[in-house]
Amino acid sequence: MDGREDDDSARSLGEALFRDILALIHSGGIAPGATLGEATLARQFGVSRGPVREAIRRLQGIGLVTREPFARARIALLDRTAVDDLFDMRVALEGRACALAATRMDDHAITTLLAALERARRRDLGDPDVPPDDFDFHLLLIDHARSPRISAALGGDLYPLLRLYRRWSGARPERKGVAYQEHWQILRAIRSRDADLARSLMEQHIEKARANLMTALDASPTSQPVPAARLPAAPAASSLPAGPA
Amino acid sequence: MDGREDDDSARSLGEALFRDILALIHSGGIAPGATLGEATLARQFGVSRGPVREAIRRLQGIGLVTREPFARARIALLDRTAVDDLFDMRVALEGRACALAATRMDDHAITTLLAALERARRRDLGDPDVPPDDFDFHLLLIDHARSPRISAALGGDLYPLLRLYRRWSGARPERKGVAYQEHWQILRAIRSRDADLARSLMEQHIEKARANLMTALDASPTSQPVPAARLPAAPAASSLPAGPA
DNA sequence: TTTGCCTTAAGTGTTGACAGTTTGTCGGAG
DNA sequence: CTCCGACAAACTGTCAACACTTAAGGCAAA
Repeated sequence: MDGREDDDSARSLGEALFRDILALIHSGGIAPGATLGEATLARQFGVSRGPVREAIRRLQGIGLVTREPFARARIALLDRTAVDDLFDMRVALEGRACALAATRMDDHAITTLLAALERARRRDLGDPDVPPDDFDFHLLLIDHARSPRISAALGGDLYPLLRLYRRWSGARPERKGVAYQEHWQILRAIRSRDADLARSLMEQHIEKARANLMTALDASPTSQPVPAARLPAAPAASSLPAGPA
Repeated sequence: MDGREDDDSARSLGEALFRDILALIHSGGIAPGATLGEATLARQFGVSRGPVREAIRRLQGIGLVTREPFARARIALLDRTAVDDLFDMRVALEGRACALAATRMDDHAITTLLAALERARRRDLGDPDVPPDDFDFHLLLIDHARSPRISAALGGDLYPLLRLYRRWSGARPERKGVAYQEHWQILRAIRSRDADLARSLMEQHIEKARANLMTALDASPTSQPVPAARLPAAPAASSLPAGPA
């Protein structure tokens, strides 16, 4: 079968492959811990090894793929340590983004977001299962923080991983109502321009999601006590010539 | 001249080229805003275009390079907006790392770090100029946070950029004494296991560094009002299928 | 039977070449 | 003199092939 799907929103094959491979892993086409070779993927997608190489490099950059110099790439196992690490980063980034949004959003944007949140809540709670959920509070809020770097790290790297983890550990729709309430509280803090409170609420909100995912991961059969993903480009402190003050 | 320098710590040419090009920019061999073509660099370093391509892709991942689908890569200009964005990310990451360190460091590590800090202070203040400064408080502290992802983002991506900005805007050795004092306060908060205080202190510390760099950038002749680096892989909120709750 | 070395195969790192796109330039029309 | 369009050069994206590394399997010796 040819898993190649044309996505014209990506101008280069490498970009498209990144999404395709991500989708392939997401759909369970590749199991966690499986080894993915460049030549194999190249044949499977009907392209050369060049673009595949770029896509894998980017997967490696996300931390989804473990790779040593000449060894073949393995997609990372998701143990508790990796999830913890992922959420540490997420708390840091989204907490800050939330505080920034409290400072930088104008009243009109807040009102609009509030209305959209309420609309989505009614729709989702109307038919609780199978919600399309294309309204994403977090992504929208991050956009309003107007920090390209944080947006890129979150939306481009962390969230695809999170979707993967949630997929593997199973979703929990019963938390949806609580999540809406927490989102509303965060937005209210932003409306009152209380950046510290907004950040604190967001951090707590994400901590709940972490605990949620943790318990789901414990109950999941795919959780395995395997060494976590080794991230690239994390030089030891002593190996760097100088650092910022 | 052949700028190629063998760095056997990198197993692949792409990795070595990443550092070499970074060093080349750092040393002023390439001016900000200059266009760097793959073929040119390949000839200059005596390798093929493949590794150069990988290195540029990684430079682009850091946000040091702007690139559109078929256009040639430009090294990003450093205007106020870019610095602001960089420091927003840094505050988020290092603040969290500091809080984590306050939780995860054991007493022995704290004592050791404290002693090393004092030792470095005496040495640096002994001869104020031309300090080797291979003791880096921030890097060490981040290591102690034991979060691979945050360490990678900070040590692998943000710090090289920061060094660049500092280089271009000029260092300010007179702040060194103050910095030591702030470092000491942060460590004291960690020793008393006050994660919130430690994070707050670290955030303030970094904010000072941001202000410092800003004024230096304003006075610097290289600061230019040019569109900042467009970061890769920051999809708009509406273009993503679903996000985390 | 077990241990060590050697052979072999798979896979990554790297290279040079080809195709499509963009950008700068030159000539001509208005 | 300015503006527009076509041509050409340069560059990026992609591909197929070669060189080198690693790991696994077999074979021989203890």
